[in-house]
This record gives sequence, C-alpha cells and structure tokens, in this order.
Amino acid sequence: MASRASVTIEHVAQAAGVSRQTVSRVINKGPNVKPEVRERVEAAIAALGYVPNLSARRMGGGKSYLILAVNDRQRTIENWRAGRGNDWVDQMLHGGITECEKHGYHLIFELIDTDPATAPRQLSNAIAALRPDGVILTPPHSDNEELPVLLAERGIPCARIGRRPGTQFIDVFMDEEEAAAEITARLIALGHMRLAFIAGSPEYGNSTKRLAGFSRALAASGLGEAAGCVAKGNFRFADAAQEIERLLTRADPPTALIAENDEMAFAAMHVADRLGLEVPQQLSIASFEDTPGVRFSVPPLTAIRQPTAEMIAAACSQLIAASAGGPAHGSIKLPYRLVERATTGPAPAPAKRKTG
Amino acid sequence: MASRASVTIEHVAQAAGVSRQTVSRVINKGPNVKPEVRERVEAAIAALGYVPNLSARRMGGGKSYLILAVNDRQRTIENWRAGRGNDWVDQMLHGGITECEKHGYHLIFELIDTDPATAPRQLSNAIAALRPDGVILTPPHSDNEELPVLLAERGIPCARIGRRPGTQFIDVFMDEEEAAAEITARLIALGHMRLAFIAGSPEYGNSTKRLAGFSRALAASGLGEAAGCVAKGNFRFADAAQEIERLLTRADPPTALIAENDEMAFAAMHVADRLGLEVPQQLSIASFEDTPGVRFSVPPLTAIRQPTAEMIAAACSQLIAASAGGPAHGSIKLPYRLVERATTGPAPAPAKRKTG
DNA sequence: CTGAAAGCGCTTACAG
DNA sequence: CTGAAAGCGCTTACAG
Repeated sequence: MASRASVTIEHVAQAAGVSRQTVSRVINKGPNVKPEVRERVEAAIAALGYVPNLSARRMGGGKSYLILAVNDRQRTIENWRAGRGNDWVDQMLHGGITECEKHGYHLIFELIDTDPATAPRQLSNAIAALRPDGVILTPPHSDNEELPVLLAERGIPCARIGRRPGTQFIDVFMDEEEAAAEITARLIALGHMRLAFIAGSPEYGNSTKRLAGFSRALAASGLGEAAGCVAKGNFRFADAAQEIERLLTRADPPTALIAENDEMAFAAMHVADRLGLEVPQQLSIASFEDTPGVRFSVPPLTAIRQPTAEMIAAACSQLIAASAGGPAHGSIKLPYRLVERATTGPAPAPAKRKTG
Repeated sequence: MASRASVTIEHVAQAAGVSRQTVSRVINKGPNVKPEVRERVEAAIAALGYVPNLSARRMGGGKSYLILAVNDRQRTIENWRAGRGNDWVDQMLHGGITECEKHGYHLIFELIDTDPATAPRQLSNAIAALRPDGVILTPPHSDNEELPVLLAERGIPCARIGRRPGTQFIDVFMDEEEAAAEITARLIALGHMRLAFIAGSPEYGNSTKRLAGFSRALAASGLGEAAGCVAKGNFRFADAAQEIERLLTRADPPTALIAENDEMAFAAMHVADRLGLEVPQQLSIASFEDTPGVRFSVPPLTAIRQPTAEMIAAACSQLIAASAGGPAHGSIKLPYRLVERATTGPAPAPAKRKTG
C-alpha cells in the first residue's frame, strides 16, 4: 500500500528493522545478507510498494539506470516534418525499451546534430545532464571518431550501431556488404545482366559497404563491373525518381534496380509505371530497409530486412552488462534477412542474345 | 574547455568568485542577481562548459526536467512484433522531443499495460523511479480514470491525449466526432448513399466518438441512419478484410468505406481488387490515421490526418508550464486535416434511380 | 553478516 | 542583492 508521500529506503529499513545499508544491499542484490533478513526486507519493500529513486541512486554514486540512444538530428527531423516517418526510430524503441525494461533500465532517445563540429559538444551536454550508464550511437554518429573517445574519457561505455568492429568499443552490426552481394547475386541468378544500384548518402558509411558488395557480386558472377551502374540518390523520392528515369530511358537500361531505402524503391516503381514498365516482368526492384509500408505496396517490395530492433537490444544488453562490470568492448554481428516479395523476378527475355 | 572530471556548480562558483547559490540563481533564471554578477557567472559557465546534473537538481528539491510519455503496451508491442511499425510512436517523439528540447527537458517514453488493474501500479513504479515533472497519457490510458488521480495525489501534472476536456487535468485532443462527420458528409456530397464504417476497437474511446460523427452526418444529410452500416474490425488487416468482403458481397453493398485506421483501409483496397472493384470509380475508401505509407499506396489514400505530434508537443509545453507554477489543467483542441487523395470520388451511377 | 558516517551536486528556505 | 546551512535519498568505503 503506497502512501501518499513517497516511500524511501529509510521507511523500508524501519519497517524491516534493519539499517538503510542492508536495504541497499538487498535491492542491489549484493552479498552478505542473511537469507532471513533478505526476506524480511523484501517483504517490507513489497508491503510499502517501495521503488528506489533513480536520482538518489545516481547521486549516491550508483548507476543511473539510464541508457541514452542518440540519433541523427537532421535526417530524423526532416523525415518527421515531411510526414515520412522514421521506422528506424520506432524499431530502435522496440529493441531498446524492451531490453531496458528487462533490467530495470530506462531508455532516453535524443537527437544530436550530424555536423561533426557540433556533435561532440551536444553529446557532452546530454551526458553531463543525464549521466547515463551507456550511450548508443547510430549512423552516421557511429562513424564519428571523436564521440566514443569523449565518452571513454568520462568512463561511459558506448555501443556503435552499423559499424565494422573495432577493438575498443561495443560494435553491433549486420554485414551490409554481404547483404548487398547476396541481393545482387540473387538478381544475377534470375538472369539479370544489367543492374543498377541507387545509392543513398555517402555520409552514411553503409553506402560504401553496400556498394562494395554490389561490385563484388558483379565481379564474382563473371558479368564484371561494367554490368552494374550506380545512381546517386539521397534517400529522397523526388531526386531518386529523376535519377532512375534517366537510367531507365537510356540506350541500354538496367533490368534490375537495388535501392538503398524503400522510398527510393517506391520512386522506382512510380517511374516504372510512368514508363509503362511492368514490375517485375520488365523491371525488378529491391530495397534495403523494409519499412512497414512495403508489404502493402503493389506489388509488395522485395527487401533486405535489417535487424534494427535486435541491434539496439543487443547494444543495450552489452551496455548494461558493461556498467555492471562487464567488458566495455566487443563486437556482435546480427543476421539480416532477404525477404523476397513480388517486385523481383526473372530478367525479361533479351531482344537478342549472343550466347546460347 | 570541459575538463575530464565533471564540472560542478562549485567549480563555476569558484571561477566566478561567488557562492553556489548565486550560480544556482543564474542557471534557474532567478531574480536578485546584479547584472554584472550574472554576466560573470554566465561567462564562467560557458568557459567551463558547465551543465547541471539533473539527478542533483532533482535531489536538491528542484525539477527533474523529465516528461514521461506513456503508451499502451499491448498494442505497441504487437505492432512492433508484427513488423507493422508504430507511426503513432514516431509522431509522439517528433512532437515530444522537439518541444522538450526547447525548454531543456528530456522525454522518456514508456509502455504501460492496458489492463486497468495493473496500469496504476506500473505507472506508480515508473514515477517513483523517474520522478518526472509531468506525465502524458495516450489512449487508451487517457480514458483510465484512476491514473490521473494517482498522479494528482503525488503532485505530478498530467496531460491526456485524445480525451474530451475535463476540468481537472490538461486535456489535448482533436474533434474526432467532427472529423468523422466531415468525411462522411463529404462522401455523401459525392453522391454516396450507402456508406460503411469499419470500426477499430471499442477499447479506444475514439471509436465511439467517430461512430457518433458518422451517425450524425448520416442523419443530417437526410439519408438517415439506415444508409450507414458498421463493421467491427479490430485495426487488423486480416480480420478487417473478412468483414469488408462480407459487406461488399452482400445484396446492397456500400459504395463508400470509412476505416478507423490505414491498415484496415488497405485491407479494403485489397478486397476491392480481389472483387474486381475499381477504387475510387466503384468504391471510395477513406481512413483515419494517415501513416507515411498511404502516400505511396496505389492509389494514394484519402485520410484524416491527426495532429499527433502537435498534441504531444502541446501536452509537453503545458506540462512544463505547469511544473513552473502554471495551471495544471486546461483543454486544448487541435485541428485535424482531411487529406483528399485518390481513393475517394463520386459515387458510381446507380443501377436505377428513383429521384430525379 | 551488519551498521554508523560521509558525501554525491544540487535547491530551498533562512539570514543578512 | 548575496551567502551559510541543511537536506534531498541514495551508495560507497570503512568499521565492527
């Protein structure tokens, strides 16, 4: 029965007939408490509905029970403003909140400027105010070399998402290059001989990795790099549409497109429609992202599903372990999934083929 | 130049040659500080890169600079698990984080069980741990009568989203009934004489209000309530599809459908496609929700756009004002927007019409 | 295995 | 207009 005024550790101590420190040991699962005393304390906690005040715990020198997850401000806000949504953010919360809850932790999601010149100060301010037990850096912040150092100096463990493993921090990632190579190889296996990669922003390190996978698969197939071309999108519908239209209307157009995000893949579908190209009969389209809407598109989009929630969950659990004395470095590779829906299929029969 | 070890109010006080309390007055924008002293302190703060520790502020008896936003656990997690996403959550963050940032606040998003029996205890635990300066309750928690009382007992201001204004708390809402009436009237104006409302869950108070608007518009048009029918969906694609198919295959099928969320509207589009009904030529479809994907559907969906981000932003700003001594009650009505895209149009010509 | 003491970094009354 | 004191609710060494 929680009383009106908040119940403190002192109330529990009195109710259980022990000192504050003993109660503290019990709630922190410390050693050196006689089982019967522990039970008495736990009974008092339950009876009083006691929940420790996190601010006080922090002030006393303990943990803050807070994980700070940091996202890129510009892109996030731009997506919000445009009504485009941020499924990535939703997925982060999914993994982060679910995992944090399990350990009695709370997730705080914040936005930090992309600009490498202002990011350190902003992060610095956030951790000074919040004193989180760990920080999660997502792209492109995970590619900023200064941020993890700043965190390390202050003794705050840090996890980077979508970053190739280093040795000093906790790196959680999926194999972007392999994913790009797999979808490329799959399209080649379907008979496509001219493929295009619609790139997002080079600011995101993933672009580089995916592009490498695209090239690798092309080379490995024997088709050679000449079979592939790269269009520079910027993750946005309109600009991508323009680039794609240029690609599809040229002399020897690609028969398969790989877009770095769903929005650009949708742009491809609209352009295809305008040009009278049937998907997937005349043009195959695949994406990296797999936001909720893709299942409802007509036809439903083939896409690489990134394990976003799983990566954030893994980051949280590592960070929590680190702040409990575990290692503050390591690397975790999580599997992606290639979800083949209806926008990819066999290449159209060539007008004229030389080889038998 | 922030030093390695964290800089405290004491460091600032020494650097400025004043006492801690004076620094405290400056950072809290308190009165009674000579302009020149204030400037000196501000200079020291800037020079040292001082940012107050929120835990300490809270412990000292000040504000926590935390707003807790609470969402329904079951539905949120179900959406996450199913890969459906939660645009609502993303929108909340949009409004909440942007507004909180402006005031030096931080938003914490948490999940609380829908079950009215366990919700109070869970909320109670969260506020005992976090001690937020304000709490935002979203549907269906905003319809729980116990929660705001519990909060009030602990002196925490509370904002309810999507709730008809009471007089005791901060209620932020849009006129759901009016929105339903407007879209209904619009469809009637387009010549539709048989309309159906695909309802979500009655657990969400909005359903009731929207249904009332639907009925009201029907009555006001002279068509009468007999012209409208209600199908019970549960916000889910599959179940809605079944209900909708039943509706559309009966003797005198509706020519216009209003779904309570986008997913059910998409279900309607799929059923229409299967039944060979052209949208909007033979069937008009409208939705309440307007998630990002609807602009990319084929054809793009007509929908009521809820001011979710704006409601959460308004809630935050009211809550922050309340915790600074402002009123902890009031009501804010925010405008919705009917976005007519391509799924609604004139009613199909009737097989036989009696009136001229 | 348990408790008395000190202190974390602030803020709120309370003096002057 | 400014400062000395007390205290918020915990935890960490440190004794016993």
